[in-house]
Amino acid sequence: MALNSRPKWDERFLLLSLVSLEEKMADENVPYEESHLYRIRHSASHIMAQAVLEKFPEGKVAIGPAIDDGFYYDFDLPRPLTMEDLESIEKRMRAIIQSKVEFVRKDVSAEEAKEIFKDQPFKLELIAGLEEGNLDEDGNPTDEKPQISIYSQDKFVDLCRGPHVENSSQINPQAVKLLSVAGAYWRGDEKRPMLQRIYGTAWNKPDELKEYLWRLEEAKKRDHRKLGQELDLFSTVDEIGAGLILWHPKGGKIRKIIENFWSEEHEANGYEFVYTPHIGKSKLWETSGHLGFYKENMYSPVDIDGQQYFLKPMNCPFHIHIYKNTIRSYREFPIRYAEEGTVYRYERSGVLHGLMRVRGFTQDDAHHFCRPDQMPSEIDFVLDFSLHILRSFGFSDIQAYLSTMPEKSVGEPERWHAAEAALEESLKRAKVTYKLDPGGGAFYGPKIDLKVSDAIGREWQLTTIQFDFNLPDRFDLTYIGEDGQPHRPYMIHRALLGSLERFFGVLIEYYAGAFPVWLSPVQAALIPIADRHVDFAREAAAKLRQEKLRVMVDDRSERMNAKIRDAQKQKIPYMLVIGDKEIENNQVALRLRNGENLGPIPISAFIDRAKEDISKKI
RNA sequence: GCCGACGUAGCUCAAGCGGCAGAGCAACCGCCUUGUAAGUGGUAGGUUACGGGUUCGAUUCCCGUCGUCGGCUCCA
Repeated sequence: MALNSRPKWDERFLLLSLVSLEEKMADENVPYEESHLYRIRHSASHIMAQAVLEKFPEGKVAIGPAIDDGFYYDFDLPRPLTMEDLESIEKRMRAIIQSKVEFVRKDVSAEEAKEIFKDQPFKLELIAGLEEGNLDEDGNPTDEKPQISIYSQDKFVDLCRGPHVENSSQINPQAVKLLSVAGAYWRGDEKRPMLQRIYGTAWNKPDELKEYLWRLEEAKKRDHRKLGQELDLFSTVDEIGAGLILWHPKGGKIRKIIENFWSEEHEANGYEFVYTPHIGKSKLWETSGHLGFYKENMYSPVDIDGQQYFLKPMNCPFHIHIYKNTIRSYREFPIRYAEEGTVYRYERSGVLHGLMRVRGFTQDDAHHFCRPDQMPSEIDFVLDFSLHILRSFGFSDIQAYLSTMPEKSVGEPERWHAAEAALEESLKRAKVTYKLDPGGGAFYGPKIDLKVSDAIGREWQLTTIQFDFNLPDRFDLTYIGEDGQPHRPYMIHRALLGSLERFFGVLIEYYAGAFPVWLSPVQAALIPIADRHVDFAREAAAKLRQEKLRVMVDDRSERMNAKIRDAQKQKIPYMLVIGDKEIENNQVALRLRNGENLGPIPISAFIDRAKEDISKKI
């Protein structure tokens, strides 16, 4: 991008404008699945399959749906595809589109379908599922017994429910592009064959494709891994190990601010802070059930005096032992223990991802203990509190999920359903939109998850609020009730920010590194124009530091333009330019990182402005 | 873990079909003393991720390991 075409908008709004782009593209008042764009993409995937089969006649086709921003199709091919293959496939697709092929639907019987697809084992498997009436043509569970239909265009025929465009002339060949090849398991099952998936995208018009590709480029710029390097926030290093994060001073500063805010808010809301060790004996993890249910995610034990100790993958057993340390009365409830607990979990090498998915991370964990009758209000409280904290960081677009009883679970179904209802009630009361995730709960209880999206629209779970029917039993937790008898308390696990690592990653992407002032590691760069202005800049910096502002003086023997450029690249919120005029009037010339030049103002006026921005968390 | 791609200076990237490894930025030493996004000259910087193998010779070819990236599966 040319230097003087630099966008002037505040980058933090970029994400929002990108989201609205997607809405703009959608047909008015029509669900995506019924939109014209969806047909274009789905049809493009069939055309791609045709082009691939022409190139590899012995290839086997699996499924090829339209997805959010495009489409994909899975194939079993004799050799791995290269980027050159993609180019030639794309070229062939354009030719097919331009030959104006018709898409023809035909309902067929299972027998006819089996004959048509006799050389396509994946299709035969799908047909068998359709025949059984429990799976649709994408292999997803369904209630009704669907009509088997096929779509054909040119020489290609596919098992498909549709809908498609009527004719490929409705697809603009210049608005279609293949993006990447990746491995994907047949039916998403890692025990089944690995297929090759080609991802592509298609739009109504070439301009929309161009805009989408631009958007992908922009998304790359706000990738937290790239910004982590550029802004000197964190790193990982081969010598230490994969998925283990080094927080650099600037990232550490931000973490510290987050932690301080977190502590104040928790203290003000009835939480008590606890600290617990990083390892515990194998017996502890047997009692908790982790060695039974979670062993794959735990690291090998260390031997201490002939006893096995495990690194903790969770903090709960430790908090529970604090609870158990004395006899509890119903009068004490609710008890809320909070800890920034660092846990270690084995994650398979292929899933590691920057700060978002790591092997050692710090959860902002808490465990609530209460009487059964307090449960609804306790859920209300923790949900409200969570939303309050997330919104304090500027996250407005929060998606909630309610996960219910999985197949493998402990506890009576009645308790599950009561707990699920309590969670749902809280969601309704808090007026958050939520989706159901049936069967998505932990084995020990239902949960609410709160997620926010990263730069390229991937959702990341931050908050999780989980009921636990398991641990109070396993550890035999009790309290003495009004009746003088022991009772079993209810227990909630919750991680609010989730993990500090992931939260930081999401925060970086959300703001594209241009953090709100209160979070910025350096809030102001003082920029003396010439060396003779450095002393004044240092004095001004001292004043600002006394006001608890984080500032740096750029006293390099560089031109002002270079200093501004560097401060700008570091996304420092305020640049204070100091020259002869400013010194004469005891002022600083304020420039904002959005490029706005506000001119000279008294230092005291800058302090007021900065403090106001900080208190407003903008 | 699986499929594919990749690993060259602090960063971003060249080159090398097996024969002395190169640029910009950053760093360091100077000069310039600057008015809202890169002033200028010089210096230094590398066991080409690591370990083996083939070879007169490997950074290049082969094997393995580690790591990174895009997905899949799995999760904060």
